[in-house]
Amino acid sequence: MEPAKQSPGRPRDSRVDDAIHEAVRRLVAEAGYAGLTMDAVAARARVGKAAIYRRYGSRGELVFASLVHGRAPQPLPDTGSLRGDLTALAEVILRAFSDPVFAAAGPSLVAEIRQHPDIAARFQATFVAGERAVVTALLERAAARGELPAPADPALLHATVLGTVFAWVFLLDLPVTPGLASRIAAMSAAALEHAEDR
Amino acid sequence: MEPAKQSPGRPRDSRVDDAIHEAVRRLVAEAGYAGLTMDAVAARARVGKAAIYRRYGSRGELVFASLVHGRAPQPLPDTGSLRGDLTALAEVILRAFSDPVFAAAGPSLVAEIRQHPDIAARFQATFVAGERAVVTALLERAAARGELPAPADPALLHATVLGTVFAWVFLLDLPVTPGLASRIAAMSAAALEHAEDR
Amino acid sequence: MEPAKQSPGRPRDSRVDDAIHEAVRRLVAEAGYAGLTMDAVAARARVGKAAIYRRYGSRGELVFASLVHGRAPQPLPDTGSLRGDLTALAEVILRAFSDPVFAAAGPSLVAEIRQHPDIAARFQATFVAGERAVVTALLERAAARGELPAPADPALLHATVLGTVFAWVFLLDLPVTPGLASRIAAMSAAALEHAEDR
Amino acid sequence: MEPAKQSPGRPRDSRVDDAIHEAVRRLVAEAGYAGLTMDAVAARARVGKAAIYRRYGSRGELVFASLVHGRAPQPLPDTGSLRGDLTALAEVILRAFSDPVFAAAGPSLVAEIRQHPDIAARFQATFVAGERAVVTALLERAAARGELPAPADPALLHATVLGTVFAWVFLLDLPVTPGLASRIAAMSAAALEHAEDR
DNA sequence: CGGTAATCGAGACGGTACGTCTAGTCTTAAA
DNA sequence: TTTAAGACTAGACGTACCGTCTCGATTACCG
Repeated sequence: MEPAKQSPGRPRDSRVDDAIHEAVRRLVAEAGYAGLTMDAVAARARVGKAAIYRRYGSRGELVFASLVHGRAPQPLPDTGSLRGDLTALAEVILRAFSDPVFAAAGPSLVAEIRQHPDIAARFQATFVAGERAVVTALLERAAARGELPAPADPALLHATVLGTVFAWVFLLDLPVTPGLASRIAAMSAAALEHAEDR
Repeated sequence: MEPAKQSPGRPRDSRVDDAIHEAVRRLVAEAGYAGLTMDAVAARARVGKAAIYRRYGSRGELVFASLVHGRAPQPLPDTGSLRGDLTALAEVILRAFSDPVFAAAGPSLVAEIRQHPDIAARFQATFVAGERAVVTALLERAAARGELPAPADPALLHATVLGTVFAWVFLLDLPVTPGLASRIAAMSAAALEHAEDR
Repeated sequence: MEPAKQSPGRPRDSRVDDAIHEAVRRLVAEAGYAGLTMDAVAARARVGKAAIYRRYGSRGELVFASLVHGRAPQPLPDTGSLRGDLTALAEVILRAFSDPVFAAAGPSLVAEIRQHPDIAARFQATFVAGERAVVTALLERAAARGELPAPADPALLHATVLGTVFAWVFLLDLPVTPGLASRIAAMSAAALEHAEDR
Repeated sequence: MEPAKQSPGRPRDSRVDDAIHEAVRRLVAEAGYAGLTMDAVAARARVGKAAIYRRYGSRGELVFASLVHGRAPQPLPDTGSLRGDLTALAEVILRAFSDPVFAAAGPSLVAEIRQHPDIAARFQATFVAGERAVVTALLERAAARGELPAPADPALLHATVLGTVFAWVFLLDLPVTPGLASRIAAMSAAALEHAEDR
């Protein structure tokens, strides 16, 4: 069994990757998404533009890789109750949206992803699928606890929690208060716990 | 007291306004938001670029005016029940997001609005405020009917319905089925109807 | 009979043409042909690159237009003798090659012209044809004076005078002395005056 | 005294040299001087770029070495007459300029040489000096034969023959006919044979 | 025979110019 | 003052090239 065979030629320099990602984050923070030009990234990272395009085929891929990738959602801890689990979920999403870099780039990032089908596919395959798995696990734990009177659709719950936070922050531009996550969680929990009445 | 004094010189041609809006919609439908360049709009509308900039100060204003403005949400009919009113609300939002033009431009439009504070302010003042008034009226009717065990936050309900639809369509890229609006409404209704348990 | 009908839209700004030509000449003088980048021309002329490309399809066309065009050779004065006319011709060519700007760009300009067939055609049609006409007129005057024992090929004479100067300056890199033109003229004159011996 | 001491390490592979020169010639013939990029040469020669830069410090040096070097002009045979010797000289130059590779690269090569003073110096020291020696020898034979009524300047003769051919081929773009060399030679010979009249 | 040192192909690196495209402004003649 | 047309500046885009550097692998000589 051979070790991962190295392709010939000079290998990619990982310091370049780091410099690029760092430059993207700094530029978004300083100048917003509009200031995130490829030239600016190259200049800030002290890197040739070719080094960027060798890695990412477009600005969208670069931003996606720098701001989304690697953020694969990790499994949430079992807090012992549906409501607790939902609060934890809402808090994770809220915290991600509150990252100043992501807050500045968020909607533009979504727009960029939507424009490029291949990036959209990767977004679905990594981030969305990962988060859906978290939601599914959360619902399974609740079912095991007997908290669910009826089976619930993980997709709808996912859309509810993620979308409510997105709308609150990016569409309605409302202030993020400490109790917000638990209020959103309470809403979802109540709906799930009384899903039998139609 | 005189009637609205007519300014000197040639008056604006209202057919130009229509041609511009029509061109914007057609271009978004055909070429996506990326194809919506000012030159393309001018060429398609057979209008000079100056005629566009005389009306809208920037691309953002044009897009906002063409795709959002005039869509001031009209009051929902009283269906007689909270659940019915919520379904109607979800359906209105869902229908707006299903307009092919808006579906193609949606996230880019949100991004564009977010980049320009003055447009964002107008967006809040017209569209968001109007929709919030609709949600508030809906909740007041429900309270009058005695369907609400506790006072509800219109902002949170607004974020829930609007955000869930947004996430379903634009973030999770899930298919829009006929029963979707009522499922979302059921979720919200259950939460509102059992808001007393915490 | 109508006056030259003006095309619609804003007309080209002749100050832009001047600024571009001036920038080309200054840049060649300061930084040589290698420093003559399109960006540098645009920056120096305080002109957008589009304004340059609107006028000239390539760097070659720009340089050709700035350094060659308009230099259509004017008819030489009749000095009264073949040898005098040839000296005047050689002096004109020598003076053109001694222009510091042209001296710096000369061979590169020839190379550029040769790479683009359409520019080469224009070069032939304007500059070469004009100079050939001058040579032909010179020979006709000499024939009328009875200085030519046999008809001479204007093309060969043209190649001899032009080529000798070119080689002296650009290939052999020899110093340009005051008597050079008359030495070259004497060479050509002797050949023409004794063309009968084969 | 030892034979050329071999430096330590792996010796240069002479097949690499050949492959590089061959690639240069083929590329110029196929794609013109513009297609002669270092990457293309390396790819065509199936050689690393470092192998090229180890031998030649720049593109200019490579081109100079591939297209000019080694063409050191060899002494012309004594044809027995000034006119014959001049015809032979013109024919050699004409043949060199008719080599398809050189014909495609000629003016660009001259331009490249002119841009780099060190290469220009080598060009003067090898090619120009060699050819001037040939011209000088030619004139000395003519003087010994008594064909020259007055001493002639080798530089001027050199410029005349070389320049006339250059202008004919590269500036005036005239067709190369079989009799061209002898016509150019006749012109120079007549001038030299009647140099006494001023 | 094992070590040293320069070579080899391959290809990533920083930097820079290219020619195109876009946003937003300005300038013309005509209405 | 409006209109259509289109030129204007400024600057980002993605590609291509140059000359350098960095890999692992190879190939000679030297000890």
